[in-house]
Amino acid sequence: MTGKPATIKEIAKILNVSVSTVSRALHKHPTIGVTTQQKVQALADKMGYEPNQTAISFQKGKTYTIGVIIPELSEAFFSAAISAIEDTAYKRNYTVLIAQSHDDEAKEIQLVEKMKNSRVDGLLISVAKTTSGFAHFDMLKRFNIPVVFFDRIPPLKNIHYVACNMETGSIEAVNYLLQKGHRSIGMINGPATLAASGERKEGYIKAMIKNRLKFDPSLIVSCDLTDQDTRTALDNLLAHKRRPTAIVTFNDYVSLYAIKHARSQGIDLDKDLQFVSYANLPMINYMDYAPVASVEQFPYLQGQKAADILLDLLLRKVQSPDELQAYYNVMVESQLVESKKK
Amino acid sequence: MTGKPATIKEIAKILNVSVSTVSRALHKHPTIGVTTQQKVQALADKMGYEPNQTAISFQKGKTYTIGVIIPELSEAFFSAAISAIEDTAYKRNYTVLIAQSHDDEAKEIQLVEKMKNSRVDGLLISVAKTTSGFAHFDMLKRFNIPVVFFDRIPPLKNIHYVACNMETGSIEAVNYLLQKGHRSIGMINGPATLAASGERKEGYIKAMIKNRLKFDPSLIVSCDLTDQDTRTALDNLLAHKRRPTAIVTFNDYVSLYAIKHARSQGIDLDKDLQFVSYANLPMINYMDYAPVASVEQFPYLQGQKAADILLDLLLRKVQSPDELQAYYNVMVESQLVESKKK
DNA sequence: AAAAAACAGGCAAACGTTTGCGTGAAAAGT
DNA sequence: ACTTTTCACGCAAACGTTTGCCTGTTTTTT
Repeated sequence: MTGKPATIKEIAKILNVSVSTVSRALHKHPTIGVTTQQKVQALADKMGYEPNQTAISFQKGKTYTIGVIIPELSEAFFSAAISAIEDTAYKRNYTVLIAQSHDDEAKEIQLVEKMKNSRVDGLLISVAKTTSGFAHFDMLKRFNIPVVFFDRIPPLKNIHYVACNMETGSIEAVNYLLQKGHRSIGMINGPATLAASGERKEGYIKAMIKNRLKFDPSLIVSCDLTDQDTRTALDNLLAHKRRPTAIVTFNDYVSLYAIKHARSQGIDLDKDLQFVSYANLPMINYMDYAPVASVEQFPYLQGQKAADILLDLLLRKVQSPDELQAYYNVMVESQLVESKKK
Repeated sequence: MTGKPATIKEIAKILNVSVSTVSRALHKHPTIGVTTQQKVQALADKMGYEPNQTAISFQKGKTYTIGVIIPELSEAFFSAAISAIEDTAYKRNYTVLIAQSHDDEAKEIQLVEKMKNSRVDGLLISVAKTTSGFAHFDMLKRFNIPVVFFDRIPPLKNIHYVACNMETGSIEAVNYLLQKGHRSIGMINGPATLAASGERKEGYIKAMIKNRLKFDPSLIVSCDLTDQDTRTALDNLLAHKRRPTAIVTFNDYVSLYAIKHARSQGIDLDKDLQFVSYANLPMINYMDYAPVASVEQFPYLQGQKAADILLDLLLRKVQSPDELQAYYNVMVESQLVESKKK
């Protein structure tokens, strides 16, 4: 009952049967007689036998584990995604190995390598901001380890991914503001190096065109997402000849910085200037001066879908080691969510 | 270069040496001649050999993996802790297996069992709210799997843990308010069933006594942490004969609910009523009406210490399978943090 | 009643690596 | 020149489980 865990061998010896019989009995293999099956089961229970997962993993070449590599565990978006991943993996009897890249490409590469060596059955990755090479992903493909990318997708062909379609949300955001009567709408976007910036911009432009409004590029300014730079960006917009009465910002934090700055200039946030942003952090519902709406990206859903896809892939692989399979490309639609009235 | 990973065997065959030689060569074992060592290393590099972790784990009975079981991954506190755990594990070349109990005892028990079977070297646990039995932890002890509890500690003797001392923070909180001139200080505490509630209350009382003020039990009210119940609690305090001018609340959310309610009653949050709470969520720094200070519990630090202790334990075990060891009981001091000026 | 089929279980290899022990050959000691 | 030591490496077991194939016994078939 104590010390070392019971093994199939010990059970076999005590019962005077072979290990294979015990193994089969515990798996309810049909070729084992019902009486021996029961004897084995009884003794196994009594001895508190539990299969040694490492031995099984080794034997089968499968670990029933999926690896997850993300930039930063403590970010709300990712922790929600991981939570979903763990939940869905658990339901299908998989376990989850995590690691964070801290947005460092070198570390990401190391982690991929480590995950491969620890023989995870598949990998879920949200790539680091700095990642510019993709050889480590090719390597996974060579070793037949399925990968599903989520949220931050590398620019590669023939990959599985789930991402969030920013466009719908962006269009909704602009429509929302137009509908509220705003005619000059500014945008404080993120750095051009981020793909997300491009998408937001696209949405903005599309919405304008769709509504037959002229699109003024000078109403879009970029910032590096810092407090300082946000102020500058806002100042630029406020000095614009067609001073905007509403602004779409890259994310909630940028909105908050901008709002703080605007207020310090005596701008009336209820009347003169409204903000809409991305992320939909729970906290904006608690605030007095916050974006009036924010584009939700559904991290939980994204994590869930990504995990589902990966697990499907793992099942498929057992049945058919096909190479010419289709690729999952799932887009979850972002959605504008109005802040709760305070 | 493709398909199946290279193995030590293949290297051995190609080089016409034994597997043991290859193994030893790659480990730079001194009994291997320098020339063969180099030959082996060279071929291994060329073939892209990487040791099969599952085989090693199986062979050595060690996985170099630590398991982490927490109630909820998406909670800020826990995600910060996990982030720290992963960081420190990574530094020492361990990987991290996670699972969330969702505060469900039955699931927690299952998870512990699963972790044991997958042969994690050690376990880090923050126990579920509902957990009332502790047999699953005893089991780990029997199988010699070290466990370090953190944040939520079970009432057991002879365990390793790191927790946060709420008392210091509580005392600081009250002192802070007293120093600001408040003489009637209320408290909206959590449900009595939570150990944390008791600690907060203790701190409150101690601070009052230390300052030679009389302690009025009717100034402490409980709530179940919901918005609704918080309102009731606040109403009770406001109707008190010695109406408090400051209130300590169980956590930031309770403060925010209370503040919202107070404002709807026309109470001046700058003059008439001040709040201090626990948790120190980043968001309070962005808010206009927020607790003036909050007690920080350093989740990152807690996670880090817990992981450090566990890893130390794992190292020790290799050297000395001593039984009569000491138990790590680390308390990180909570600390009152003033909100940033807005 | 003999042949075929079904049943119940055993044997042994295999997964990749580590490691205690053994063994020739070369180097050192006398 | 002969024994002893050192060196460099090979042999084989072991870790726990799964699984293809074989074998002996019972049951069924005709």
